[in-house]
Amino acid sequence: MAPTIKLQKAAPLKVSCQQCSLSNLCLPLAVDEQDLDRLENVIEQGRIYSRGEYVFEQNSPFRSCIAVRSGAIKTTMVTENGDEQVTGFYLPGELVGLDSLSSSKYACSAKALDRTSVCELPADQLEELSHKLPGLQHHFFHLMSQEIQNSHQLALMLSKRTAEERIASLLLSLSSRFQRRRLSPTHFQLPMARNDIANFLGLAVETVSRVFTRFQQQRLLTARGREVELLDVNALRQIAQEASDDKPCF
Amino acid sequence: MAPTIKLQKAAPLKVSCQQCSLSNLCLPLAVDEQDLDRLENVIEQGRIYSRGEYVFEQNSPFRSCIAVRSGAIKTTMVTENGDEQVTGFYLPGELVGLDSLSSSKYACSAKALDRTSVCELPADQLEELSHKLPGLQHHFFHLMSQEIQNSHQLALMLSKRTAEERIASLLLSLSSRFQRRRLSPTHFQLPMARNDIANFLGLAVETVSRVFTRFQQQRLLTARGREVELLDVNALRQIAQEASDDKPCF
DNA sequence: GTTTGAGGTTGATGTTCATCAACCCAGGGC
DNA sequence: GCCCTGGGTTGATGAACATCAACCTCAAAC
Repeated sequence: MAPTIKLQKAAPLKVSCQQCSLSNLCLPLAVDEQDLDRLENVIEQGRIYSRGEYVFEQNSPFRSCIAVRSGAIKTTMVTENGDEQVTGFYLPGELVGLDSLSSSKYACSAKALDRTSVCELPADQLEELSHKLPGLQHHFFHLMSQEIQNSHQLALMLSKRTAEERIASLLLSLSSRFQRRRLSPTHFQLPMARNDIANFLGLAVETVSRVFTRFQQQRLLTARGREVELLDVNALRQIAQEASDDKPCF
Repeated sequence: MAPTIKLQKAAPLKVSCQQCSLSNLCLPLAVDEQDLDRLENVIEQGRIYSRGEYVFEQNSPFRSCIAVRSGAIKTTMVTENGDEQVTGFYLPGELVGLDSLSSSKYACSAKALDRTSVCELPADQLEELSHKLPGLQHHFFHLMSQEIQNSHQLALMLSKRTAEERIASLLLSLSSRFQRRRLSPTHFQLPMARNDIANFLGLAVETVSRVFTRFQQQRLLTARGREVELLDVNALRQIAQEASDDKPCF
């Protein structure tokens, strides 16, 4: 209502991928300097979403893939009989919606976990552009393949790991992803609620809560609400059963 | 040893995708008639593998994607600490190895569940060819996106479904995949052992066995070893929580 | 024929985690 | 100030499934 807010919603400024601070994480990574303008011509700056807002909803027409600029997004699938599964968390520079390329509808919903801004890559131009820019085609194959691997890793966790192992893994994954974004790997805000963690990892909220307190008693971390500080990363790695030089899986 | 066997192992005949009975399930599906020869030039007929043989092994150099011609393949991932997760079962016409496009090594192992013949699509030519044939690029995006969805569905099952629901889902998935291959949807041979089912679905072998006997007591199916006959598909659908017009998920 | 071993089934017991319930805490609206 | 609500924590109980162990079956090997 207040007219001052209008600024952001009105004509979105044209994005410059070149100047974007995420250019080394996001799509520009895969595009030659001289071709960057072709990418920019296709990318549309999306809205800003406030916490809890849907970026897109499952089964609505698939319009575009979404790159997170700031904030964070969770994706969820619902089954006919109504229960919901969180399928992923996405941080700035990461691409949401690759699982929907195979159909005309979104295969999942995407919800802003925070005040979140995004860029859009329209579906119809995605294939065309990656035809023109082989580097981009390569990158998309790479990303999708990675996404398959991540999802297999998640499946492995869900079927073989204990609650503690799952949570340790998630924390380490976030940690290293923050690090790649030049943020502290040991002291950060969880973008998601306990509920989302529980759902994602196939646990009950109560279990998540209990594991967090257990980890605190063991001095592995401190947590107040969403603020987390990892105190003993190596111990967490051991629990997560990762070799210390290992790349985290999701 | 017997010289008569040599026939198959010796010079593999050049494949003709046009004449292949799987052309409406496999890659040719996505390629225009006049371009089929370009696909055929790239496809290599692979060996024939006997039950239990590896088609490729995790962490070995990624050489090619594999299309199943006959038989069946399971894929598995192992973690450093040694436990193994079956990530998928592949029937004729299906493509194995899409999760490895993102690196130079295979992300999983592929093992023949039966006497199995395959076609190979060499990694280096995959991208080139899909650049030349936009229909193929589209198809690969489609396949990979589908694979992500499948894997998410699997994750959902592993985190939310009971043993009975999981097994019913798997049986229905196989059923409909056999049907698409013009085989009976109600009477078929399971390509995999109970062990593989258990691992794939995140259960103990004993649990799988018990569920099978329970299903038999309820007259939902009969099973003798790997031979299965589904007697009440609708009941199984209800258990699996699928709407009856629903596409199975993996 | 016998042996052997992998794959499969069945039963008894144990453990992890879900569920139910109560309670706390912080923030927003009034 | 007060209430209310959503998110989080803690404790007690129960259920689904894993685990352990024994046993069966059948086919291949000898």
